[in-house]
Amino acid sequence: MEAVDVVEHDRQGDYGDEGGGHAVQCDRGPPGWGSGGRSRAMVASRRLAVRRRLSLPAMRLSQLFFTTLRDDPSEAEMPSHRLLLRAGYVRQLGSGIYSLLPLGKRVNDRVEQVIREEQDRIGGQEMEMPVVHPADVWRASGRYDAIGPELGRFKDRNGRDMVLAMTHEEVVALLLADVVRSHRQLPMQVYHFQTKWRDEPRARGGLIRVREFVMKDAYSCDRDDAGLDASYWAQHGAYVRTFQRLGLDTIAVASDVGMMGGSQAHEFMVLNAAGEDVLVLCEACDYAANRQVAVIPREEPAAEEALPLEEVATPGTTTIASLAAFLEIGPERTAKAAFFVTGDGRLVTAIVRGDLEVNETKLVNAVSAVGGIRPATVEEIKAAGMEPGYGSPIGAHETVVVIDDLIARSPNLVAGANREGVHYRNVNAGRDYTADVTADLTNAQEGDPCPTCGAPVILRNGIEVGNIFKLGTKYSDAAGATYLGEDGQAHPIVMGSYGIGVGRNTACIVEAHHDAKGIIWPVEVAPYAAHLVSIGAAREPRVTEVAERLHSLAAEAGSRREILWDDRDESPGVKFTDAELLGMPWILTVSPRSLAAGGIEVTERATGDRSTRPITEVEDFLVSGVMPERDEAATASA
RNA sequence: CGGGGCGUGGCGCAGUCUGGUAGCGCACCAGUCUGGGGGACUGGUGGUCGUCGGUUCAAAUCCGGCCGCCCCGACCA
Repeated sequence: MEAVDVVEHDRQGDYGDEGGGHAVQCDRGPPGWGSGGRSRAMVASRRLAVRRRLSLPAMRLSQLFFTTLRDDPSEAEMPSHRLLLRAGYVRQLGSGIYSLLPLGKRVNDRVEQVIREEQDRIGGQEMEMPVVHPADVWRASGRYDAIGPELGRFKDRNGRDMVLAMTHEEVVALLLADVVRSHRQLPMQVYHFQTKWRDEPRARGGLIRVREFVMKDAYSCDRDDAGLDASYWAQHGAYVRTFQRLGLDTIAVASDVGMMGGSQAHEFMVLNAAGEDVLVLCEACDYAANRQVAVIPREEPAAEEALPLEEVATPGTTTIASLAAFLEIGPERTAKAAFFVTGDGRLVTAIVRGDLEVNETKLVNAVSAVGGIRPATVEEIKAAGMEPGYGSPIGAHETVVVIDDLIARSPNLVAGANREGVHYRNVNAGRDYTADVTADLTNAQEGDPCPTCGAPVILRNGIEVGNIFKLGTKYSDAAGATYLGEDGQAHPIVMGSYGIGVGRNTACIVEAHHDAKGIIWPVEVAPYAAHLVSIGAAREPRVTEVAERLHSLAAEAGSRREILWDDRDESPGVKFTDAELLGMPWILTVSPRSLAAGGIEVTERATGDRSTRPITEVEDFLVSGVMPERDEAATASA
C-alpha cells in the first residue's frame, strides 16, 4: 500500500515528468513482467523497484536533499573529508559514523557497482549475510575471545550474547558446511556488500577510518591449496581492474595476516601522506611490502671472540643515543630493550640492536600474543627485576625474552645492567642471558637494502583500500565445512577472504581527484554525468525551455546519462562555484549568451576545457552516453 | 588507553584571562534591484553558550564531575 502511494506521488508535483516516465516504462517492461494477473500492489512495488534502480536519472538541485557549505567545517582536515562534507555528500553522526546524503549514496552505489561487476566477472556470486550474529558462532572459531573490544557485543532480550559482525568468515563457513557436499560444487566464490561494525580505538580522517562501514567481502572455497592459489590470484586480478576503473593507483604489497589468520596476504594500497600504513618500496625492482612484514637483509656482524662481561658506569644514559655518545661507540654496538605486555598478561622483553626499531607486528607474531601487546609500565618492568633506561634480560625473571635474529649473531654488545647508571660491555646473547624466542623483529628503515635486489628502499605512507587473504582451513575446520572428494573421503574446504571498503574507496577517490575548487569525479563513479547550469532564465525564456528539455530527456527511458540541473534562483557565481565543488565530469551551461553563441557551453571539469556545442549534440550525449569530439568550428565564438 | 586541542544559531568564529544577562561574517526568510564567477540594499527568523552540580546579588565567563568531537601515538577495509 505504501508503495502505491509513492507511485501516486510521482504523478504530481515537481517530479511529474520523471515519475510518470518510469511508470510508463515499466508498464511496457520486459515480456512477462507486466501486470497480467498480478495485484495492483505487486505492480506498484515492481515500479518502485525499477524507479529505485534508476534512482532519479535527472534531479533538480532545488529539490535535492543537500546543502553546500561555504566554510570548511573545523573538524575536517583531509581533502576528502572536507570536500565531501562541504559539497553535501556526507554528514557525521558520531565519531567514525556517517550518513550518506543522496549524492553520497549515489557515489557509493557506483563504487559498489564497479566492484560487483569485477567480482561477477571472476565468477563471484552475490549473496547477503546478517549483521548480527549469535556469539556462539564466534566462540566456535575462537575469535570471540581472541578479539578485543573492537568486536561489538551486546545481549538480546533473552540475555543471549550477540555480536555485531566485523567480518563474515564464520557465517560463510557455516553456510558451506550446510550447502557444500561434493567436490563437484567446488571451486566456488561468494561475496556480499554488508555493513561492518569495528569499534576502532580511534576513528580518523573522515571516511578513511570509520567504525561503521560497508565492505565488499568475498570468500573463495576450494578443494585444495592449488585451488586456493588460483582463486587468490583471480581476486588479485579483479582488484587490479576494480581499482583501475575507480581511478585509484594502487600498489599490492605483501602483508601481515593479522586477526584473519592464514598463510599469505596482500594489501592494495593507495599512496597518501595521511595513510596509516608504512610501505617499504623499491624503485629499482618492484619489491613492495607492508613494513609489518618486510624482512631486511642485514649486513652480517663481524666475527669476534666473545670477551668477558665487564661492568661500566654510564650515568645519565637512558637513551641509546646518549649511551653511544658517552661510550664513543656506534649505536649498532648496543642492544636495546623494549618492554611490552601481551593481551594475556605476559611481560615481553624485546631486544634489538641499538640502531634499529622494534616492529610490534613482528613481535606479536613472534610470541603469538593473544589480544595484541601494549607498552609495559615502569612498575611492570621493575617487578621483573629490570631497570627502565638500563634494562636487559640479564638477571631478569618472569619475562619472555625475544631477541632479533641479528642480536643472536652480534657479539660483544653494550647492554643494560638493570641498575641505574650502569651498563655491561661484551654482552653475548646465549652466554649472558637466554632467549625464549629468536626472530626477525626489526623495522625496515629508509635506505635499507631491498630484500630482492639490494638497492636502497624507500618508505611511503599508504591507505589500504582492499586486501586478499589465504585463510586455509581455519574457519572450515571450526565449522565442520567439508566436502567429499573423488576419493570418497571428507576434506576441509580451503578458504580465502577478500575485502574492499566501499566508503574508504570513495574517500580515496576524492583524495586522488580534486583541486582547489572541489571534487573532480572520474566518470565511472560520478553521481551524475553532467551538471546543468541554467543562467538568465528571467531574461530569456528559451533558457528554461532548453534546460527543461535536457532534463526530461535525461529522465527518459533509454538515456544513458544522468544529469543534475541547478534550477535554483541563484547568481551565476554561486552556481558555477557549487558545480565545481560538486564535481560532475561535465558542466553544461545554458544561458542567453550560450544560446546566442549557438547552443550550450560544455565544460570538462577535469581540464577546464570549454566549448559551445549545438543543443542536438548535448542531447545526443544524454542519449548515447558519448560526448562528441569537440568541433573547432562550433567553438570559435566561445 | 596515553598526550594535545576544542565545545557559543546551519557553517566559520569573537566574547572566557579581568563575572553584569550574547555578538560578528556567511547561510536562511520576505521584498526591491541585479544577472557569466560565492552581487547590492532594506527588513526579518534563529542560540536554555555541550551537560549536571557548586561559588556568587549576578556565570558563556570562576570551581568540580560527566558527555561529545578533532589531532598525535598502539589496531584494520
